[in-house]
Amino acid sequence: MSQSSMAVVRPSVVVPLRPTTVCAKCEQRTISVCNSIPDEDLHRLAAVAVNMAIPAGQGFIEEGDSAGFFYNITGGTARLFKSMPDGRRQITGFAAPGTFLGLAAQAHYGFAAEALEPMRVCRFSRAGLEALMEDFAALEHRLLEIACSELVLAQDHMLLLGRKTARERLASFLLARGAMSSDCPLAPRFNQHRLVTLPMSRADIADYLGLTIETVSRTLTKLKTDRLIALPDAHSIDLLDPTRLKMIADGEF
Amino acid sequence: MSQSSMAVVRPSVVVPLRPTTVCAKCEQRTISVCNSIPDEDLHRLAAVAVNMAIPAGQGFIEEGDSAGFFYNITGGTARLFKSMPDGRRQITGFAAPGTFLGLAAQAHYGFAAEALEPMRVCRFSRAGLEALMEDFAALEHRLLEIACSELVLAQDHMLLLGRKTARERLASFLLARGAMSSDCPLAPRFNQHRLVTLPMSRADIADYLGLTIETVSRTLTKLKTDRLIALPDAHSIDLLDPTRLKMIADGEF
DNA sequence: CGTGCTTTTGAAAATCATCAAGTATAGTGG
DNA sequence: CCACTATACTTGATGATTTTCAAAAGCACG
Repeated sequence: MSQSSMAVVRPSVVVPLRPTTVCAKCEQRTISVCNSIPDEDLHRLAAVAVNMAIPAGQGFIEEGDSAGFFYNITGGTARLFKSMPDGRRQITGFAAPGTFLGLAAQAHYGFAAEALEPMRVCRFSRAGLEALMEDFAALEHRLLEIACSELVLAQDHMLLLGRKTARERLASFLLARGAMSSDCPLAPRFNQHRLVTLPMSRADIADYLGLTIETVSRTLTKLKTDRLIALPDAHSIDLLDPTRLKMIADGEF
Repeated sequence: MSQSSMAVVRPSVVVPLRPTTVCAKCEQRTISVCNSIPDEDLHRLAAVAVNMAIPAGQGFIEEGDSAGFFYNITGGTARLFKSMPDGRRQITGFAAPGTFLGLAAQAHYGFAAEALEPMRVCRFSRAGLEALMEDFAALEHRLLEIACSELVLAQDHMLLLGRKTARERLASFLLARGAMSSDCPLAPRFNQHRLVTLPMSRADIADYLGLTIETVSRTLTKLKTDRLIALPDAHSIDLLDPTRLKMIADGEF
């Protein structure tokens, strides 16, 4: 797709990782792939890794580019998407800290990734990590687990895109966001897990749910007038009735 | 979802595989997971496998059931799908001979599988195959490859479901079917790879493409009047202009 | 405190779904 | 082998959800 991936990745900070110091302390280690490598071998992981800062809005994986790297997100959120020549876009997921990126690729990436907010990522050379898999079966095992759980999410999303109404899509999305913030040990726990913050724009939500911005906005205001959610501001949503939202999301009502 | 998976699986023939004889001769071996196990160890694979015949229309994986097995298709085609309580259905894929099934599951299957035609499958106990992965890294490696390529397909399908028009969906579907029959070394090669046979009904196509039966039918007749395809009969489609179909599928024209 | 972008809201248009027949096709039994 | 029935597919008319086009309101940033 793009002639040069260098045009896309212009990290403001690139830090080659030094053995055992950085990785062992990484706060993402407990939840990421890296925990499949024992402490004493972390230097081998660090040897194929580079920690990078990515400014908000910047792309760091371009659809169609040669898939030379894997990424592990250590800070910030990314949108992952596929595009059509005329600009239509389908966001296939949002990637939070701890997410491993790059499995959905053959020789070339099948998707693009852009920073929603300022990000930090660990970038692994593909060849390097694949070599590591030969010595650490646990690493490959973990990647298979990750791929399988992404497959489950992908199928859920296909059901949403192919068969759910706009209202059901929004309900599903908000609940998934709510579950996400309550699950993540690092995220702040809000009152009753009900306040959801959305780091992405309405355009991103629309492209994720297969709708238009206007339909997303209209559907949210409808959910508000139905007293199912409250909208303190455009990027905060209070799930007033998670039970009924769940029923809507599942198409039962 | 279902109380008992036994109610679903009523194979007419169950053949416990005997060491080295069956697997080594299996015509699917060259293209399936099984080729990651060396010939001399095939008895260990056979020890956790059962070959089963499944009559047309019968389900053999039920969404929500405990994920006790993996499957490898050796004959016939299956539809894989997710359902909503009110009966809405999203087919996530069609599985041809050589396909490995069961990765998109955690403790429970996230999808269901039914035979489109009379099928033969090799059923592996999950625990058994997972134990084998510990001894044969190549097996786990192959499964990761499979999971990754399914992830790519899943993302392609999300773009289709979220952003493509009915016409674009049908064009994409027909071309994918065409590519499939020309790729598979076992499938008969038709003139110029242009004649596609569809083992599934219009309802299945509709549920795969996120449309209704009527829209599928109407869109196909429109493609026919546009001289892009011919319809010798309802389940055979001749791709008269693959180039233009490709452009339509990609949204360029 | 503008200026520009995002979000919301409104009106009109379109694609696709639903409802409803009608026509093939396939499988069954006489 | 042929009628008969059931199912699958096609076609038509209508309708609804969602999109498109358009503009106002709200926020954020300089």
